[in-house]
Amino acid sequence: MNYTEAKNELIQEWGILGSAWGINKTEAQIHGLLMISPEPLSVAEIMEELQISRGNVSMSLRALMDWGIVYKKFKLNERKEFFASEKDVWALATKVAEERQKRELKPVVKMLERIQEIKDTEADKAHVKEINKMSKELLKFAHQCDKVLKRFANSDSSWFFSTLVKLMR
Amino acid sequence: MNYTEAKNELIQEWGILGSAWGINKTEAQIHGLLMISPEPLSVAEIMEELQISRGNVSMSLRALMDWGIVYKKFKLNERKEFFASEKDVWALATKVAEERQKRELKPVVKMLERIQEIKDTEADKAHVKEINKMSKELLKFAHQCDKVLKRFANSDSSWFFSTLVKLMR
DNA sequence: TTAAAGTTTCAGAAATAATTGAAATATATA
DNA sequence: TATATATTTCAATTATTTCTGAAACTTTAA
Repeated sequence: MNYTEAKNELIQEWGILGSAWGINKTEAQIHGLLMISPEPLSVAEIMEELQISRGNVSMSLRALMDWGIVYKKFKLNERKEFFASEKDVWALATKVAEERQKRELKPVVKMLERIQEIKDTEADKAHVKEINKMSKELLKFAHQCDKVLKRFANSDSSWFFSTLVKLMR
Repeated sequence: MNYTEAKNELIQEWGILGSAWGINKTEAQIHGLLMISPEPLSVAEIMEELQISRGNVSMSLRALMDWGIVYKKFKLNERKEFFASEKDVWALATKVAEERQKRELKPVVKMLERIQEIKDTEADKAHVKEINKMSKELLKFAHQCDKVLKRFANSDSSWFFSTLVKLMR
């Protein structure tokens, strides 16, 4: 295995992983590329490396910056912008978890709260009972996950895992 | 809020959540429907409720059964099949987590293991160093997550959360 | 200013993914 | 076994998402 093969494998696989998790392939690939790059890269370098258009790179970088896992960097005496990825794996994971919670889980929690009080004399009693039970349990679960995530966000990897592993032995 | 409104909101939102996580909308909606249904439903009832084709229902149910969160049920004196969802929220969450780990995380771990040994005298030293460092850290993180997930799978919700919350206070 | 260098936007094209519906297959009952 | 009922499959269609490339916009520096 030489460097180029390894790089391509990683970028490829990172793209597949992204797709499976609802993140578009190009975004994930760009992130993979930046993640293993010792230096920040320019738009032109990313285009060249992944063989994609300027517009795509521009939009994908914006999305990655919105996730909070890619940053703009400036180089002395260079007019153009460079981009670098967060490299701390724990920081990456918590950033993504927080952002997904904000974007995708919160709306569900709001929905669950909205449907907590069903006033309905018409509907089948068993149906009302079941949706009430289920939505209450989902809400409880969501709140518990929230709590754990909050702690997550303020801790570091080594602390988290070591304590968890000790606890679970 | 009456029952029908609540049901529709839940199914709708459950579909959106699914899409954001790479699960197709219809599959998620069917799951939502079964989750709040006090009785197992037939294919015809699902078609009617969600206004989708027989083929779509059939394929989606198979996918949900592959996830391990929907089961076939038989009713006495009924020729056709009925379907029901796992209703325990903790069981749901761990099933999905295990399955995603198997399907999506394992290939990444394999890739990371493959690229652990780069033999390359040609390539830029800094690049090789960076990809080595990054892939080692990702692998370490993945292994730690694996370990936690394994414990997950054999535990129950109340134990997990109560210990975690105690721990994190 | 103005020109050059760089970045963003977005309408249309291309690629992917989801869905339908009808034929093929399977299963139960008389 | 034949027939009616139920389920699965898959080619064709439809819908959605992603990507491109050129124009519009922004920034820097002469």
